[in-house]
Amino acid sequence: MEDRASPRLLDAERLIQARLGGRPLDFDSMLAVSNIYRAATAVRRRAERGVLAQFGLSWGGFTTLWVLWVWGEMRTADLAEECDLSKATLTGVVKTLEKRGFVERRQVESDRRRVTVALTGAGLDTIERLFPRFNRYEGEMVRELSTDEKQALAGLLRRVIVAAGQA
Amino acid sequence: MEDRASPRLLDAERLIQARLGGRPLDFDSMLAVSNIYRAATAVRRRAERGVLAQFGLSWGGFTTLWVLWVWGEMRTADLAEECDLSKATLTGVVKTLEKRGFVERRQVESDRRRVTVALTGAGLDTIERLFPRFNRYEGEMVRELSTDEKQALAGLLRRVIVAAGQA
DNA sequence: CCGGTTTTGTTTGCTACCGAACGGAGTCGG
DNA sequence: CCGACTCCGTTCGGTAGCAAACAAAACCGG
Repeated sequence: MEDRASPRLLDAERLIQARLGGRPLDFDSMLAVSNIYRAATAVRRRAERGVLAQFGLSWGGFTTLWVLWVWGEMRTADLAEECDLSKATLTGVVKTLEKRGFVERRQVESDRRRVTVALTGAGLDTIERLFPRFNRYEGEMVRELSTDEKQALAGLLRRVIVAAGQA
Repeated sequence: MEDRASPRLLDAERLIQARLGGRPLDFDSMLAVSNIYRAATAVRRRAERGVLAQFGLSWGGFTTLWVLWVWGEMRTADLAEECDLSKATLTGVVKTLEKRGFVERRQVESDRRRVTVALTGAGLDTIERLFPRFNRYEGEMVRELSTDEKQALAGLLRRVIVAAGQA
C-alpha cells in the first residue's frame, strides 16, 4: 500500500518494466522478498550494534548461546540444525565462542566421532544477562506493530520459510 | 496463530520462561523478529543455490548488478547505499564482479577521489537473462501467499525496516 | 573378524560482511 | 596560498557463511 504510494518505488517499477521490454514482472513478490531481506539486515545490524557488540557476540554466536541455554548440551549436528547453520559454519562459531570462554566442547564416550557443546558458567551468566536486553531490543524493532500484526507477520513469514525451504 | 499451535514452540516458550525465572518475555516480538531472520536466510539460500550459483553470483553481487541495471552508472557511495551494504563491503563485491567481467570502475575526472561503477556488455547481458529467472524464483518463494498477503507482508516489513533503521 | 559403506565433525578454499584506520583529494577560512 | 578540516574509496583485521573434500569412527554383511 504505502510502498505502492512511494514515488521512488513507482519510478523503480517503471524503470524495471522498461528494462524488461514488456516481459512480465511479478512486482508484488519482488517487493515482499526484498523487504524480507532488508528487514533481516536492519534487524541484525541494530541488534549487533546495540547489544551484541558489548558482549563480543555476533548474531550467529548469540543464537548458538541462546539455543544451548534453552535446550541444554547438544550434539554438534543438532545444534547446527537448530541454529539454521551449516555444520561447517557451526564449527567456526563454536570455535569463536570457545575462545571467548562461553562454551566448551565435550567428547562423547560412547561414540568418539561425536562432540557435544555446552555452556560454561561464564556463558550461562552472559546469556542470562543478555537475553532480557536482547528481547527488549526485539520489542523496540517491531514497536510499530500491534500484537495482532506481529502474529500476522510471524505467520506470513512462517509460510514463506516453509515454501522457500522446499528447494 | 499456527506458530502458537505448534507444541515445539510452546515447549520453547515454557522453557524460556523457566530460564527467565519469572522475568517478562515478549514472545510475540521474539517470534516476529526470529522469523524475519529465518525467512531471509531461507530465501537467500534458495535463490543462491537455485539460480545465482549458475551465474557465479552471490546475493550481494546480484543486488549490485540489478541496481546498476535499473539506475545506471553510479558513484560508489550511492551504490553502497542503494545495495544496503557498507562501502567497505561494496569495494569487495565490486572487485569480485570486476574479476568476473560484469562491471567496470571508472575514475571521475572532475573529482579524482571519486569512482563510478557501470555494467559491462557481459554484465548487461547477464542481468537481462538472469532477472526474469530470479523474479520467477521470488514468485515461487512466496507462492503460498495471495497478492493481498504479499502486499500486507511487504507493508509490515517496511514498518520494521524503518523502526529498526532508527538506531 | 574384515572390507566396504555410512556417519560425524573438521578442514580447506572461497566470498561476504563489518568497523576502524588510512591516505589521497577537495575545500574553505584567514 | 596554506593549514585544518572534510570527503571518498580502499585497506586491514576480524568473524561469518557455504560447499566440497577429508579423516576418523562406527556399522554391517558375509
